[in-house]
Amino acid sequence: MPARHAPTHQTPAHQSADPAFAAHDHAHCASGALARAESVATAAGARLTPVRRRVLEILLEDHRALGAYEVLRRLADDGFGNQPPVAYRALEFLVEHGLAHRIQRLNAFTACTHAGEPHAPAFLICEGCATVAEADAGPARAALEAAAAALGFVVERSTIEALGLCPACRKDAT
Amino acid sequence: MPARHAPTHQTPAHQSADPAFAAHDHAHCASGALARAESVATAAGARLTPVRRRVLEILLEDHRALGAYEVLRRLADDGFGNQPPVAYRALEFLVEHGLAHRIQRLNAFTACTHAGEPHAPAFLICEGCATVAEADAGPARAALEAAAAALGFVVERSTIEALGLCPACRKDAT
DNA sequence: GATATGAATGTAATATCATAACAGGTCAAG
DNA sequence: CTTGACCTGTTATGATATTACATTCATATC
Repeated sequence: MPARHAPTHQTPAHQSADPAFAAHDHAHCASGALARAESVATAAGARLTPVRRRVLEILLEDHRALGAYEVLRRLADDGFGNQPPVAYRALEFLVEHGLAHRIQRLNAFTACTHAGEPHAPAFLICEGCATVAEADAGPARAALEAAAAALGFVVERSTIEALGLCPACRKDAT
Repeated sequence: MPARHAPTHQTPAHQSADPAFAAHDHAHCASGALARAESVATAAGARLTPVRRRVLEILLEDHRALGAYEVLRRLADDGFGNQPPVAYRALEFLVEHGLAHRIQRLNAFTACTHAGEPHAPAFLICEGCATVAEADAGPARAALEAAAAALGFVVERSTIEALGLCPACRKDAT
């Protein structure tokens, strides 16, 4: 593929670029997300309880997706209950409030990198390093809705995920 | 959205419209798919053995997605082995050869309605009747690739699925 | 035809993902 | 200080998926 020369619009007004594939101050990225989570929860009249907060912290440790049982193991280490519902309930809460996403392809969960912003996420899953990034699924979703409409189908929720290689792993693979 | 008046191109040259949501001669639809499966397998130098053929027949009974264990139950009834790998292996074979698809959202499998044709399928899953249809994911996939490229990510495989209502269930829901 | 070979199938055991149902605890509103 | 809603803990079970190994089958070759 030739180098892109025209500036592609990486940052539409309504959605900031995903930091997952770029070098970034991750501590800041995570603490910011946590702070935004507090306000999202408060705004929704919901409580970011210790388990929920801890689960979000765990997911925020890096830009990968964790299975519910891995989250559970971590919770148990921290003294929380170690039965599956403990993890599933916290994850469900986070997903419902847009603070985390479920990656269907992996049966796993990842922290949302755009909590609070309205966004239609597509997930980019790197096969090299397992990093998961969010891309703007707006145009893809519109195309999907159009294809569906041609068959008389009305889309309510969509799952748009891609497996492939992130910039770093693509370079490594040479 | 206003009514569409320009004819939308429902049947691009390379892909016939999916019959799942339309009234159609299903026996013919299924037997045709089975016949095409034979030639696809032969062309690939693979064998559509009795288990594999039977699994495809089971999937072809209607336009829904079946879990591996439901397929397995049906196989056992027919005298085939009743351990999970029997079903999973046959399903894997069918998926590899493009004769069936895995629906991530459902952890289930559906017969391909376009076997042999080159196609990029998006799956439309009706929440009313559980029917699964394939739509052309070409444009959606292109949009996804563009969004990914903006982050330097190269897509290898994509999952594009929608939950919603099919024409019939939409009418029923009033 | 006998037989070596690789592919396909059968089976046991186990890993992984997910939910139902209920008991007990926490906390704010009345 | 009690009620009621919500949250957490726990038991039990269900659903999905894979590993490893034994056996059988198809077929190409001698």
